[in-house]
Amino acid sequence: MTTMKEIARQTGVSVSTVSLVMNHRDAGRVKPEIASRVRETARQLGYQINPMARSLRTNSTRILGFISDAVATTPYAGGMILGAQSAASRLGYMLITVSTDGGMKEDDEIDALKRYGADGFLYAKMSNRITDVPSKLLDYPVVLTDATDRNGVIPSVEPNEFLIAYDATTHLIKAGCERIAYVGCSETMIAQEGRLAGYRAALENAGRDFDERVVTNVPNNGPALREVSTLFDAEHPDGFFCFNDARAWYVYECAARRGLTVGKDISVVGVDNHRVFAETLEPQLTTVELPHFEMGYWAATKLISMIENRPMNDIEWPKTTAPLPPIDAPIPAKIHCTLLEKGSVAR
Amino acid sequence: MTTMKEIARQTGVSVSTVSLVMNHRDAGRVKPEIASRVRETARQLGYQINPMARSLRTNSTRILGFISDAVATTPYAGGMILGAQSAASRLGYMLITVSTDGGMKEDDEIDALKRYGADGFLYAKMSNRITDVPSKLLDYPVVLTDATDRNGVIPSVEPNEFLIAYDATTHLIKAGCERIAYVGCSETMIAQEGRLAGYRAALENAGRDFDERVVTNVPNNGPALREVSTLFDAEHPDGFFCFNDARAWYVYECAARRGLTVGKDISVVGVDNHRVFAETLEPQLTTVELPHFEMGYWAATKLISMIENRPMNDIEWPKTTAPLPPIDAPIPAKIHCTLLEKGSVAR
DNA sequence: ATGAAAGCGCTAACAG
DNA sequence: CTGTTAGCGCTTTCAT
Repeated sequence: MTTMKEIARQTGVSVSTVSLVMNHRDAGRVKPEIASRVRETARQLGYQINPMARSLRTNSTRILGFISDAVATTPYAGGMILGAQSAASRLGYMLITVSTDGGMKEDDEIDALKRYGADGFLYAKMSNRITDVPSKLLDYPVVLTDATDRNGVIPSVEPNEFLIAYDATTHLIKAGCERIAYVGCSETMIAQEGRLAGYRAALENAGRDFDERVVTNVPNNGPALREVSTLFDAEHPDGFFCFNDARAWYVYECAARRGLTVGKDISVVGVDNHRVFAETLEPQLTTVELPHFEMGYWAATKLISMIENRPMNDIEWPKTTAPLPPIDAPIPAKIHCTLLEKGSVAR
Repeated sequence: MTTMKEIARQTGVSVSTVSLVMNHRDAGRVKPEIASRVRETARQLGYQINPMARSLRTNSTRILGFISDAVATTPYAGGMILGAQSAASRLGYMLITVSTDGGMKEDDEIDALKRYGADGFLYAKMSNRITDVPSKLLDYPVVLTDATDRNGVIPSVEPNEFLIAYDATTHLIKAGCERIAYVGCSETMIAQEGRLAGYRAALENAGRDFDERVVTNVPNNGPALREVSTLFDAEHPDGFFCFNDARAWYVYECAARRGLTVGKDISVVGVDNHRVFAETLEPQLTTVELPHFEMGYWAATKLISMIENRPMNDIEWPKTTAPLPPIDAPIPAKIHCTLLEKGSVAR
């Protein structure tokens, strides 16, 4: 492993000069010619900065802690992690992920992350809920992902449920459906509210009436199938907007039992939480994916902007890597998530 | 953040003594009475070792790199990560996870991990395949997870497909099924071979004949439904062992169209890859879960044993935390995965 | 049995 | 503009 000392020796300058150059702090402080000689030897030697040594000095590790409650039991987490990792990676940060399912004590995991010097934390829930942020986190920069702070002080990135439902419903309208049902969720979730509103807005915007008879809120298991069944026989919808793919499955089963084929006799749009339908049922089912990647991406970006204490749109993007969502504040409208700046945010 | 210096000051000893004690290297070198005074102040001050500073000296970070190819697109990864995290955490290690889907360049991620000082790597694929280990990894300790090294030199932890299929089929036999079909996978995967053998062995062990007519290997999409349909009408099986839940879904759809109810008229056991069925269809469907958690757990354990250069069964387990798979070599038989020691392993 | 001192690779004052 | 110096928190000889 090449060190600055080595570069200094080979270039015939001091380590401090090398340090300055390697950290792009050489403008007006190091003669350009020397600077470029330093860069050249660094390149030749394949120099990689030693983040450990640096953090020991600076008390900043460029490590982000990602705390999730359910990496093992849902596929959602993966997308978020990936989004966060992408943003982090582009800005020179690293992500350490811990999960608190599987019997891991949350506080212990937070301690471990702190020991390893995390500069800030992403606190992720796997579906938008009012959330208490662990007090251990409050002395660090934190951004919530797919969750809402109970006290309204921590910034969060959440799905735009209204837009998701609006677009899905509009899709069914354009596909020619006459009677569009909403198979919702009976648990009180933040998502449900926005979805219903979006569904309603899309209908009314198309000059249709909102009809309570085709709206059903089913719980997550067994008896749900009966409710969907009733809906089928009583209302004969030809389009279904489903809260998630478990509900989409009820629709499939009911259709099959009635000799109806999805994609021909009826249309279904489901919000895709698991990937099984996406893999199996295309092109019968249109799935809407929750913007997990984007949420992770923007949350990490926001977190870094807090850590480095500069505004979102001031963040300098390395030009080196592949195309990804551009970084301009605010989050582009067509991406279905929103950044909620909260009271605690300096600017 | 309390430092050793502070503890030394308050206890009236030197830092070296504190270091000795905090690293449990004090046996016979520090007077027991002093040692316990040191431990006491450390406890009072809530001392936590600074891993950065330590690694700067020792060139060992107790960081494990977990490289996955698909955290975002499958839910498998989560379980593995969690298992690896559990084992790591119990042995005082930390896991840094990177994924190479989502356009991340694998080599770049490996470089980043190396910069952060990873002591070794877990290289995970999301279904058992013959795999080339990136050459960048070969100068570090590596364990493959759910993958098999093409050159047969890297140790790996893989699912025991035979056992999985054997148990699933036996389950159907005990449930009273007379004619048990195997809905397999037509892609050449390592899993398929073991599953078919396990299915066959279970049948023969129960004194039944293996009957090719109820064995079907369907590809992953569309036309598959027709093959299952044919199987239904031509052979009338009353039990189905499905390669995964996409295939289980075909069986469900066919059953529904024939007015048959799963859990009453026919029985289905599917290997659960996604969670949707587990969440939705209980108790109609019996799912067998792949031992993702266990694979991650054992792989991390093995990796640490390699890093610290001691045998698996020599690993000291902290007694502090919740019950988890016990650590004795070999891996207990009822856990459906196997550790393959390979040529490169010292012992 | 304990402490003093050097040094891991880097950054940041401060001199020059 | 560039180099010298000190020190981040820890481990590790080497004296005592």
